[in-house]
Amino acid sequence: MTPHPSGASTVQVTGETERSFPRVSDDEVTCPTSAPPSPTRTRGNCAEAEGGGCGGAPRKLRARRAGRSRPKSELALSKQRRSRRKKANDRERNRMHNLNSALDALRGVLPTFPDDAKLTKIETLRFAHNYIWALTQTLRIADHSFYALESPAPHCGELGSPEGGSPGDWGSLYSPVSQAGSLSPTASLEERPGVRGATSSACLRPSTLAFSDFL
DNA sequence: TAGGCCATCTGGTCCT
DNA sequence: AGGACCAGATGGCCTA
Repeated sequence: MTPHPSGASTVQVTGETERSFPRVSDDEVTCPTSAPPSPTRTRGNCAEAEGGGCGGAPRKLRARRAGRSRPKSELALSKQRRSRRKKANDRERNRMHNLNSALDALRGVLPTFPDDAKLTKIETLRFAHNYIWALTQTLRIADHSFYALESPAPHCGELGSPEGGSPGDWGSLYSPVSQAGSLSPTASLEERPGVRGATSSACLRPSTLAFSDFL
């Protein structure tokens, strides 16, 4: 809609409820042409005519309605619907902006090179997932070496084992989602070889784990 | 030009 | 009734 000069890169991260985003024609929001009465809605026709009472609505029904609230003209109801839709659109827009703000905040916390292209939404989520996963690994390994100095360092192969260590940890880290392909801790890192990808087969040991591993 | 990403609109559903 | 959340549709921008 709004011809954004630079698209996503200009997403404004402003206050929670701030509403100074590029205007998108509140007037055309309700444009009747873009929102034809859905033919699939079973009650669509009636709903559309709800204000007017479905053409020849029974008198009883009309009377009941009239008794419940002041009867409104079709025009008034139409106006009300538009107003409600417009408000709902505003809320939805705000909601999405908040979501994007949160996503931007997340981007800000993730390690990236300054000249990196902005991570897309899906990339941000995947990268965050991997990042958390790797940090958790690091903590766990640190714990191991701290509390069990006498025992040899954990073998690499064990690191990813869901049954190892603290209960539940691995199960959650290896969530079904993460196992389902590109969300796997290493897989998605490899998706952007130029940006971050080095980890892949890296064996995460305290001595070797570095930021560069996931960058 | 096709495909990816994104913002927005919209109607449905659930909850308060 | 109204708000939050969600998913589908649509159209614009950008890049390979």
